[in-house]
Order: sequence, then C-alpha cells, then structure tokens
Amino acid sequence: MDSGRIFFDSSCNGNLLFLGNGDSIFRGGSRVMNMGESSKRRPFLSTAEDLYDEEYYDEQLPEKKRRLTPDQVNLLEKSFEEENKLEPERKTELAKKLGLQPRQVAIWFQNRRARWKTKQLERDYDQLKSSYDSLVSNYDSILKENNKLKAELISLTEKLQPKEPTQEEGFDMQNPNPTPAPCLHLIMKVEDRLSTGSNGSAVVDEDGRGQLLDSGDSYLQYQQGCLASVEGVKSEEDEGSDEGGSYFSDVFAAPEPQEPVGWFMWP
DNA sequence: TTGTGTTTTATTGCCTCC
DNA sequence: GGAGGCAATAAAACACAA
Repeated sequence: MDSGRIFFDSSCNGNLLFLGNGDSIFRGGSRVMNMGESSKRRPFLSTAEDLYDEEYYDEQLPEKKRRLTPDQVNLLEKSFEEENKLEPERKTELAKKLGLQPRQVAIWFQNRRARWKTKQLERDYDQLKSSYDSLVSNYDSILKENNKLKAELISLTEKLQPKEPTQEEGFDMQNPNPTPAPCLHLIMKVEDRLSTGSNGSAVVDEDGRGQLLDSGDSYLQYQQGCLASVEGVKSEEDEGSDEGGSYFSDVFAAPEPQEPVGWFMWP
C-alpha cells in the first residue's frame, strides 16, 4: 500500500487530504500546505454548529485527525447497541446523518468492536477470578476441617494406645511379637489416608520391611469386620450433607472379601 | 509548563468469505 | 479478486500530576 496517509477533508464534502512521504498535504492532488503550516487546530469538541460552519473550516484548513462530537458519538453508540455489525445500507445512512464519510463510520464501528472485546475480556477475567477465589476459600475450609479431624483422630488414637506389658503381666512365650490390635491398625491406615501430602496414598508396612502393601485404594480389603469400631470418623453422608463428595466414602466402601496376602494377616 | 499515560481516530497487512 | 473483518500499530488529542 501507499506509504502516504490520507485524511478526509474537514468540511466533510468528500475531498481527500493526502499526506505524502514529504509530509506535504495535498487536496485533490495539488499541494496545499506542509505539516508545519497546519498547526492551527480547532479546540477539542467544538459545537456541532462549528463543525458544519464552512467559514470555520476555511480558516482552520486542513486538519489532521479529528475527534467526533458528542452528538455524533451518541448516535454511533446507539446504533452500535442495536447491532454491532454494519451493513452497507446502514453505513451510508449513518454517514449521511452524521455528516461523515462511510469509511469513517466503518472505522468507528471497527474500533468500537475492538474496545467492546477488550472490555468483555476484562469482565470474563473478573468473573473467572472471583470463581477461582471462591474455590480457593472453599478448599481452605475443607483443609481446616481435614486438619481438625486429623487432630481428633490422633487424640482418639492416643486414648486407644495399648498399655506397655508390665513385669507382672509377664512375657508370652507363645506369642513373642504380638500384632497390634486390628482397630488400632485401621486407625493408622485411615490417618495415612487423611494425610494431605502427595505421599499419603502409598501404604508401606510400618515395621520397616519397606514392602509396598497398597497404592492407595484397596488397603481396607485386609480389614473386614472392623469398620464399625472406628469412632470419630464420619462421612458427610452420615451427617446428611449433600455438598460435595464424602471424604471417607471410599475408605468405608467395604470391598468383596479377598484372600489375605502373605504375612499381613488379621487374627 | 512539561512529561507521561490514556483514549480515540486511522492505517496497514493479513485472513476469510462469496 | 474484491469486500469486509480483525489484530497490531501509529499518531493526534486529551487528561493529569509534578
């Protein structure tokens, strides 16, 4: 395209002003004046009367870029609200009404659509952000509830801790390494389950052999018959809550009985 | 008054559709 | 291939603080 710039004649009579590479201003092909000579500017937002007063423009010729009057903008805005696309008929009609070139009307609509899009993006962003903030706050309260339950669980665990065998009770020759009480074992597992860390899902036997028992979803298969004895751990469903899923529903979903595996056997 | 940031008008180049 | 739309950009006009 041409590197020069074209401007519409201020008087809106359809003549073009052409700024060539040398910054000279041409009107209808002949040089009128250069940029230095064009420094006379009308004040911003002249009255509509001024805008269409030929004498005014005879004195003020030529203009570079000119803002539309509030009246022109109002009419354009109204038209934009009705329909943000511009059919050729409406364009020429509007241009006539406003005393502008159809091209100027088209450009105004184009820029207006761009502004609308930017605003729309901002609105969408705000909406997403508030939605995100609400999710974060929800998550925080769930986390607090989780911690509360964990603390409760720990305190109950301590209460259930088996006493150290005393001298009086003696040493059981038949069973030198007694397994922990089944329910205590379960509590330890559930506690693992409640852990918020990413490592909380893999269960390893706690006597140091490092054998992986479970990847996180099926460890209760070893503990049939003991679920009811865990106190203080309730699913939300038990409380009649219908919001979200249950924290423990998967934990308490009793699986089909399966063959116990190897050394990990309940008495 | 002047420097700086924002808004508005307009151009340019590319893309899509008919 | 021309018309029209859009994104990116330029530049004038304007607002405002220092």
